[in-house]
Amino acid sequence: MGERNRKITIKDIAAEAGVSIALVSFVMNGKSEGKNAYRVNKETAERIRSVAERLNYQPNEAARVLRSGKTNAVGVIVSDISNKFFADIARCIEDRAYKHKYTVLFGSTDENPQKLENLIDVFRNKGVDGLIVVPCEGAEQTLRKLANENFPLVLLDREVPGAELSSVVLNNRRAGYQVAEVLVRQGFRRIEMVSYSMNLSNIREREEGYRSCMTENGLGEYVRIHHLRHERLDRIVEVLRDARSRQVEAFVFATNTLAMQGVTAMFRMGWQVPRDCSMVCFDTNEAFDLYHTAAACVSQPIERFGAEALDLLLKSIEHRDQPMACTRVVLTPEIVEYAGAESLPEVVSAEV
Amino acid sequence: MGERNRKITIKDIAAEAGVSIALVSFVMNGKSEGKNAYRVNKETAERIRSVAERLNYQPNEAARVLRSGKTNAVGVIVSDISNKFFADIARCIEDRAYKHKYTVLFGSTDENPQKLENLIDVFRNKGVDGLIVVPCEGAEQTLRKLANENFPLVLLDREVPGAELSSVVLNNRRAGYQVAEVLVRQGFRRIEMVSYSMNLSNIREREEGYRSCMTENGLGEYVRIHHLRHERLDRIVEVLRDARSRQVEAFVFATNTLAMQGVTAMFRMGWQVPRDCSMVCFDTNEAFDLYHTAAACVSQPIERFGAEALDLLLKSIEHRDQPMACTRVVLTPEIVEYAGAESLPEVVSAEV
DNA sequence: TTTGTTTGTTAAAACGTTTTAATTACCTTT
DNA sequence: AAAGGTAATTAAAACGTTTTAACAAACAAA
Repeated sequence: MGERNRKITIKDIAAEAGVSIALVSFVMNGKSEGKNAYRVNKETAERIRSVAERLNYQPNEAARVLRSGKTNAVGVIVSDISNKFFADIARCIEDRAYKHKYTVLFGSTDENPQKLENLIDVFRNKGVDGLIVVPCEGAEQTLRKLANENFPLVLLDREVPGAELSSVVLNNRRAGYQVAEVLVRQGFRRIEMVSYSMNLSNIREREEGYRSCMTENGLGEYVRIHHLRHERLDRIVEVLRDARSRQVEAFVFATNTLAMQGVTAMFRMGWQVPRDCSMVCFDTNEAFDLYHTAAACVSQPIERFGAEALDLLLKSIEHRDQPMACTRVVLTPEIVEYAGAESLPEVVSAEV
Repeated sequence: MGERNRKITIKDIAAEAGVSIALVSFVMNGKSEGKNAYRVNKETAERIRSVAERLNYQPNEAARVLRSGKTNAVGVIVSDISNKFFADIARCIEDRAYKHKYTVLFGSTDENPQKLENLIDVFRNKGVDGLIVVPCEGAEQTLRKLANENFPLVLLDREVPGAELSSVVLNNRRAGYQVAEVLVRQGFRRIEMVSYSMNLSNIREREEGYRSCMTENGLGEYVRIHHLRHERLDRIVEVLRDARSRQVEAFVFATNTLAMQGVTAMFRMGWQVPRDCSMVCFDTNEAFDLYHTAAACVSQPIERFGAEALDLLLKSIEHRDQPMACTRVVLTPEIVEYAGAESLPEVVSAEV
């Protein structure tokens, strides 16, 4: 009572148990058991443990980090943590990290390479043991440098071409192909794609997928990809208007944001989807799902994104000394196909 | 080159600049200027600064924390970080914290008080300077204890009744009243509410709002609140069926999750919203917005939630010594009213 | 000259761990 | 009884800061 409620340290425990602080440390870290152990008397160990328990000892992280150089924290840097796709992944990473006694720091770049660099600096100062990063355009240099320093790093969602970096990505080519194929199978021919002008690996591959689906189905002449700058999404209205003037029948949207913007624009202009114009998109979405707005969408295996990325990172942290192996994990997309809006299930409630 | 790329410390700078480490510390912390300064020679200070710059000195956080006891990190614990409402708030907090040179740790409780307690322990061990918490049912004890220790704490979204804790919440009563009022004004009479059985302040107040709106409009006889357990949301189907059998015309959903589940269920049963049944809900939502599913919704001032909570917390951290003032910030909801679905703007694209 | 004041600088302690190397105590062997 | 081995324990250094108290030098006032 008199002492103010000062934090309990290893020293207090040592005093209370009548041993040295070294012994306490050994016991608390389980160094008293196992292969290359420190030989601590069974009873002493038990005594120490019980004192620690009784005083509710909580080791001081800062001291531990200072001494050992390990923080048991990792950083996760995405484009925008409030974007559902990334928020979901973040949640998975958080849960999984927690099980491994790791904590996670989150940051958003807004696709700005300068912000990315800042965040990396801040996180490294905080001493994170490793980073999971969604690279943005213009960040290649920064990331390569990081990897050269042998700093544990895993890329997520997108890759950096020409760099030997570990990554977890979707098979975007295949996803693009298959989702476009749904439209083709439904008989559409004039199918165009709405995409970003940013040079990101995932986007580019989605475009490739669409393109090869079209050519392989003899629709090469209709291939057309519209590139929007992400800070000028309002331009989408012009793109759509122009497309309609060319009797375009369906669109492939390269991301969920683009799809939502696109459909919103169409509604504003009075088009109904899919009545007037069909579409497919990447990522699922309550709105499109509920109202069968999309003919199909690419469902990404969120949990696996998180799990694989974290596992890869932890492995990479564990082997920091080794010359850094580079692993690529490519996940398989699932295509969710919706029945047309006209065939919405009309299951009227049975009884009453 | 020979030295391996060891991290630059304050010692290296001192050596390089030919001064003591104390002086370097003074300069790096700006203690050389201002009111109660440490009087460092202008030129010396400049020299130190330039050396630090040249060697790209990055202070070691762990050491700083160990010595000063301040981490410049705060924890944010919500129900589910992948929920759009919380993800948006998290993003605001993150941005704002960053400007104040703070980093943020996130955690999700899944409405489980045990998880909350664990997270609090973990975050405190990590040494966070303070916490922003969305309290869940059953966490009252834990939170009160925390506050008793004079630990900086701000509640978000919900309050803990009977405890003197700082908080940032919506005027949920008013929101409930006003959003229900929209339905009343549209001529509906049999209006029921779908809510959670959890005992949370925000939920209870929303119910109060609905209730008083109804009674004040002479509809007291129709008041009916359905309480669902959040792990048994599938029960919503029965609730809706039952309601339909009583000719209920419209629903007030207490949260976005409930609304989404509810509408999905209605669609499954073949009802169209709002053709067969009208509804209002809390929080905006792309789906309901796009298709005018909701007659109205409560729009919460996300950015203010984040900003007020963080500001309050930082203030509380700054004055840790004082006996802890308790501030309540009550934010005003905005009601967004949609025109009926039948009057969707049919502005066909002008030219072409 | 002495005394006091201001300015600039530094030595050293402290924060709470982890880990190495040394030490003690107690058995076995000879 | 001496030597060697093993089991258990500990003293002390190190990690990189911040901050206090002391010190030296220069100058001003007596």
